Amino acid sequence: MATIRDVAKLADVGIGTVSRVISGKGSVSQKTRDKVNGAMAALKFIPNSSAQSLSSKRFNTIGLWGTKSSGEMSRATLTKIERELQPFDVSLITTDGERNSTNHPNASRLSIDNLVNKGCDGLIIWGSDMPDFDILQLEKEFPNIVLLNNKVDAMKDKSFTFDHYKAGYIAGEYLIKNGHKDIALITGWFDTSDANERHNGFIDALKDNNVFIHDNLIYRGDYTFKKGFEGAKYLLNQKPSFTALFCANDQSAMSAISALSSNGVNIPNDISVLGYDNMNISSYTTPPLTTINVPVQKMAISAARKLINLCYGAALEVDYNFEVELIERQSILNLN
Amino acid sequence: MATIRDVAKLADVGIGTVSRVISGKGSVSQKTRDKVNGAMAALKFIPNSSAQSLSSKRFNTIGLWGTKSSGEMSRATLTKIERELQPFDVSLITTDGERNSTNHPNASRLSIDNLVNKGCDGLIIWGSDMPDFDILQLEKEFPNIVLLNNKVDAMKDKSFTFDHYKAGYIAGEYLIKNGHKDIALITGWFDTSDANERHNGFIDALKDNNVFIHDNLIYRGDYTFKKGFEGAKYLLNQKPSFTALFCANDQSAMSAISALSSNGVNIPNDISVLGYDNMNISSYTTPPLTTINVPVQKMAISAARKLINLCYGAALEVDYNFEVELIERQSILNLN
DNA sequence: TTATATTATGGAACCGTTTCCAATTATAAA
DNA sequence: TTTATAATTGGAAACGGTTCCATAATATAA
Repeated sequence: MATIRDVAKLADVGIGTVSRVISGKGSVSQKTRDKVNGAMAALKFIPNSSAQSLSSKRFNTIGLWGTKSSGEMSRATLTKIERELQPFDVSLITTDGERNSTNHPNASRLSIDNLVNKGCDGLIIWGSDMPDFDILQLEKEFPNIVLLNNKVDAMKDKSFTFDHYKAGYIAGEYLIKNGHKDIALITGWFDTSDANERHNGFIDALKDNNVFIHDNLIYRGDYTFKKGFEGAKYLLNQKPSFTALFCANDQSAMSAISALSSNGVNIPNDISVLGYDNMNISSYTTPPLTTINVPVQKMAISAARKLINLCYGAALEVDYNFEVELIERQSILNLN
Repeated sequence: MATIRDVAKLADVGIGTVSRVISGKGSVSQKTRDKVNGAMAALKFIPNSSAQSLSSKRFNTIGLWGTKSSGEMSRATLTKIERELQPFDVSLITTDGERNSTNHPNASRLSIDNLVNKGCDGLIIWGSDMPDFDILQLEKEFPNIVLLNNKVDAMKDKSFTFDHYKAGYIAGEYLIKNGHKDIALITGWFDTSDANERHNGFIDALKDNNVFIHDNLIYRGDYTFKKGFEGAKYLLNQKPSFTALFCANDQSAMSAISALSSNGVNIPNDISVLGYDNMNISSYTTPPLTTINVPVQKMAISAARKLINLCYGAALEVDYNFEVELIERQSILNLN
C-alpha cells in the first residue's frame, strides 16, 4: 500500500501538499495538483482511513441504533439512509440495541457507547425505547444525535416524528364515518409515546362520537404476526360482537385477517379491519388493507440529512412535517 | 479523552504495560494489572479505535455487500449476523451494491473497494450478482471473503448456499403428488444461478412425470409484489387454464394470491399456489402459504462464523449443509 | 549460593494521516 | 522598480495506539 509519502516523493512535492490535494482544502496550484493526481494514480494510492480518522477525529461513519427489528425499519429504509450518506462518503453502522437489553439496566446506553466508541460522527436513535431523560443526557455528552420516530420536546430540531395522535384520531373517525360502532382493538405495547398517542387519538375520536369500546374487545398485542393472529381468534369468541377491528400495526392486521378468514369470517363483509403503517406488503393482503400511512422512509431520509448537517456542516434541506394520511383499500365495509 | 499515556502515568507503569493489559497479550503481573485497571477505570479510559486500527491493521469491522434489498435479507437476518459478530466486538457495515450499478460497468467492484478501503477485515458477499470470475479475482486480492446464497466451485469452503435445484425439484414433485398437471409459473429474474437452478429443478420434476408447462402459462416476474400481482392477473386470462401456480418467491406468491382472490378465485379450491422462501409473513397470508423453506438466517450465521474464523483466527463451528424442506400449509389442494 | 530460564517491564519507533507555521513564490499596487 | 499582499509549499509535530527489544526482577535448577 502506497502512503502519502510515497506519493509526495514520486510527485516531488511535500506531504502537506499531497494531503491538500486529497482533501481539497488549502490552496494548491493546478500544475502541482496535476502532478500529485498523476502520482496517486500511478501508485494506486488510497488514503488509509484509520490514519485519517486518528488525525482528523472524523470517522465518516454514522451509527443507527434501534431496538425493534420488526415493523417498517426494513432493509429498504436502511438503504434509503445509506443513499443519503453516500454522497458524503459516509457509511452506516447498525446496532440492534435489543440484544443485551435483558442483562443490564442501562444496556441501551451501553450499546450506544459501544457504537460511539467504535467511532461514529453521529447517531440516529430510532424509536422511542429510550427514556427522554437518557436521551437528553446522551445529547449533552454527544450532541450529534437525531431521533427517528420519536420526539423529545427539548430537541425539536432533532426529532423526526409523526403525529400519531392525529393519525389515531383519523383512524377512529374513519371507522365512525363508515358506520361502525362495535369496535375491537388489537393494541401494541404501550411502552412508547407514539403507541400511547396513537391509542389515545383513536379512543378520543370514538369518544367524541359517543362510541366506547367494550373492555372485552381490547386485546393486548405486541405488533407481531403471532399476537395478531391470536388476538383475532380471541376476539372472535368475546361477548359483544364487533363489526370493525383496529390493529396497532399492519403486521397484526395481516395476521388478524388470516385468522378471521380461516374461521370463515369474510373481510370486510363480516368484519372490517383497519391497519396502521402502510407496509408495502399491505396492498397485497387479501383483501388489500386499508391503513394509515406512516412515512418512515421520508422520516428516515430527513433524519439522515439533519445528521449530516450536524456532523459535517452541510446545509441539506430537512423536512419536519410528515403528512398523516389514511390509505383506503378494501378491508373496510361502509355500513351506511 | 484519556490516552494510554495518561493511564500509564497514573498507574505509574510504562505504556507497553498498559497496552498489554488492554489486549490481554503478553505477561503482566496480577499486581500491575490491578493497578492499571484501576487507573483505566478512574480515567474512564476507552481505547481509541482509529489508533488501534492504524497500528494493528485490524479493523474489527466486517462488510456486507449485497444488491437485492428485497427477499429475505431482512433486518432480522442482519441482526442474526450482528449477533454472531458481537462476542468478537466486531461491527457490521452494510452496503447496497445496487446503488451505482447503473453508472459504471464494474460498479459492483467499485462499491466493494469502497467498503474494503473504508477498513473491513472481511466481507460477506450476499447473492449471486457478481460473476464468478470477478469473485475469484477479488478473492485473490482480498481473501477474507465469504459467499452467502451463492457458490463458486473453487471456493467451496467459503460458499454458503442451498440446493436450489433440489428445492425446485421437490416443489415440482409436490404439485405432481397432489395431482396437478396444469401448472402455471411466475418466475423471477434468470440472472443468477440459484434462480436458474430452482427453475430447472422444478421443470425437471415435471418432465420426469411427463408434465409440461404451456408457454402461455409462464410469466416473467422479478420477485416483487407488483409483478406477482400483475402476473396472476395475466395468467388468469390465458388459454389453457391451470390448477396450480408456482411462484419464484413468497412475495410474488402473496400478491398473486391477492390478485386471484380479488378476481373471485378461491385459493386453494380453484387454484393452488406454491411459494418459495418461507418468509415469516407467509404463515399469515390468506390462506397460509405452502412454500419451500430457504434457511437464509442459518446460512447467514454460518457465513458470518466462517468469516470470523478467517479474519480473526477463531475456530467456530460452521455448517455447509442446509436442509431443503417443503412447508405444508393451506394453499395447495390435493386433487387426488 | 550461583547459573539459568522465565516472567515483567519501560519506552522508542512506528502506523499514515492532518494541521500548523514558517518560508518561498507569484501577483498586484504604487 | 519596489513594496505589500496573497497564494503556494515543505515538513515537523501530533493523533493514540501496538510492537519489539533491551533490561530488570523473579523463579527454578544445580
